Amino acid sequence: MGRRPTIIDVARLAGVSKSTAARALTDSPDVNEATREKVRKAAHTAGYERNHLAVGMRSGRSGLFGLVIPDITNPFWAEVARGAQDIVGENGASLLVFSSDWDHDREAAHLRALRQARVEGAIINPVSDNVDDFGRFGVPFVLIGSSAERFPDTPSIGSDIAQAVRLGLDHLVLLGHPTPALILGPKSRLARARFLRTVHEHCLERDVDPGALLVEDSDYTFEGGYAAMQRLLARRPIGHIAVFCANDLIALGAMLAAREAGRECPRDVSILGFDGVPAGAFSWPGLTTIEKPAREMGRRAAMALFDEIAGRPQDGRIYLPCRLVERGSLADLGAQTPLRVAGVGRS
Amino acid sequence: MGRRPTIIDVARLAGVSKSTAARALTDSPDVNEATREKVRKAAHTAGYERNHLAVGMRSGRSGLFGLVIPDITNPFWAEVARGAQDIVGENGASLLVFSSDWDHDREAAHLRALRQARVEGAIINPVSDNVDDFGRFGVPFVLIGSSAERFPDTPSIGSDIAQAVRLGLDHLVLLGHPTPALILGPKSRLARARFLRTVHEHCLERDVDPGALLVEDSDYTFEGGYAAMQRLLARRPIGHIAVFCANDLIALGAMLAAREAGRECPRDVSILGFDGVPAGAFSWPGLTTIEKPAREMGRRAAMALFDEIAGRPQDGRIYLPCRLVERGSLADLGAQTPLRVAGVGRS
DNA sequence: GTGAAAGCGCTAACAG
DNA sequence: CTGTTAGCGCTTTCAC
Repeated sequence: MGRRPTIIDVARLAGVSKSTAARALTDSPDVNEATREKVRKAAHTAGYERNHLAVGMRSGRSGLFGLVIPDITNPFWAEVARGAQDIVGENGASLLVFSSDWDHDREAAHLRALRQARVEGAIINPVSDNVDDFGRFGVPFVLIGSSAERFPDTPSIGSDIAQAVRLGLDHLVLLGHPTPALILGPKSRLARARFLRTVHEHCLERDVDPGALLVEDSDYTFEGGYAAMQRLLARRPIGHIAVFCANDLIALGAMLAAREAGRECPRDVSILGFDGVPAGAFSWPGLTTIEKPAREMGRRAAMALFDEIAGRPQDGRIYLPCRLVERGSLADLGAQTPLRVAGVGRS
Repeated sequence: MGRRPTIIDVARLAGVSKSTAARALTDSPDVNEATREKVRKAAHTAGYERNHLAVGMRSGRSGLFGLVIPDITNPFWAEVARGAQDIVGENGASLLVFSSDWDHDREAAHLRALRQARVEGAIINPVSDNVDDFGRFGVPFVLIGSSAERFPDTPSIGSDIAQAVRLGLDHLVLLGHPTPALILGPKSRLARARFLRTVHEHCLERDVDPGALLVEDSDYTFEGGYAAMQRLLARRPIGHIAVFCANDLIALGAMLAAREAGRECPRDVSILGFDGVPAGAFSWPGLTTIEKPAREMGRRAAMALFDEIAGRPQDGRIYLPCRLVERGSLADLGAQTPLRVAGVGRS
């Protein structure tokens, strides 16, 4: 259980100098194949493992990357983390993961920890302007998520909200819901404006008056969606009503509100979500939603980082397309056939 | 964007030697308060940040800890990760997170990465006997999760399945379900045996014949629970049936199967889950379940690690108690039938 | 193709 | 209280 073996131990065991041992172990071409094999064997029998701290110190490459997200417990961010983890791992490096809880101070502390760990690069969902500072330290980083749009000069990865909204709207129109109600996030959010603008454009293109749409505000929570749906149902007490929700939690809350009001989904109410959270697959009916490519976002963010480090310059923001996941929460008003209510069907 | 400032830059700027600068910055008591302030100021204006690689190299303390779990995308493990992250962060260190996907080779690779990063300690959900090797490298580690029970000689953290099963059974009995059916995991799993044994004990204590219980096997998935429940309903086509499921996914699948069979939950069917996954809160009805203390497990695992490093020896396995979360999936039969009719099974 | 030596940034003796 | 010195383990010139 004593001292871990160093390259000097290996060198001694192989009867070579430590520089030769190092060369052999780093697959340097300037070393005799027989010597290399000898060193390899010695390293193996000594149980040698390269000390990345020393390597990082000498070479400036720590083999460490950082990820700062709001909360690893949030399924969306967990997927992002997984994607980043996979790419970082494929490149022989390791990932430091931090949760900021949308807190400026925590974020600042985590960014400092990343710098002190001498990470080679970082993926950050920015909650404040801390990242401006971060850029000054010369650590390559890419931003991720919608909050990254506030930093147009920094390479970033996001989902294509405009494309997603159009996808949802097209699908709703197809099923006979040309003027869906909207339950949106708080007015303060950038994403809300983008969502609404795209809806307006889509309406205009179809010659429908955007002003005719029912809109409710919410706060991206289950409870918020529940309350907003109650208001919506009060405003439109009869007839089928279709609702396009700004996220899945809102949609799930809306679904419960409808049920408790005796309006059955999808018979009396159609609900379309946005996110692709796992819980949507287990609700009743299953939640039809637009899935953000969370894992792919994490992967692409990590790839962008490696590209940047390798000197391949990154262009600004990359928008990844979203995908429609059909489950059972939308009625097909155009069809004469009885409604299909699927509960199973996970992505 | 040039070279990051080192402690030598700080020392020069403050007009002291680098060791004095180091002492001042490490809050060593052996330094004049005025000097310390001077150095602090210099460090600040230089934009100095300690290089943890160098610190780790010199002191042997890398400030890095490792976590190897099956999948960060699994909500249970994400909670564990969060708990560990929080404690590690509170101690000024950072956490390297890896997902093994229950794969031996990936696990081995991750453990090697941890060793090479010279982590000060690791938390591992073991999938294979790789951890036996790991122990030999002198890196402190604690195991976590039910698979850790295979290594009784290593400190580990788990949830108290026996206590959880008793909690569930007590609650079911209280609500008038003295002989619930069981949907369990695969026969190969250790957890299954423990679950079943506890149920038997509980039955015996209440003078009910364990053999009278309906049992179905499943595989811990939604689809598996769905199929198992179909078989259960076929075996017991009439009357209220209560089911204690080995995990929440099974329970959610069972709920769907019941609904599709026209047996409404909780009117005709009572379903009790086990895990505490988020999706259970959004199902209809909400899933009553026994929640494993996932985050607390992560916290305690990290704490145990710090204890061990600090020389406070760890005792074997710690079992953390689970908690009943009441939502809407259990019927209270006590309303019409006398409660606590021990020994009276239905047949 | 191999060895000797320097040094990455820091902390921990050891002197003063 | 503060400065000097010696490495931690590794890679990388620079010689040979």
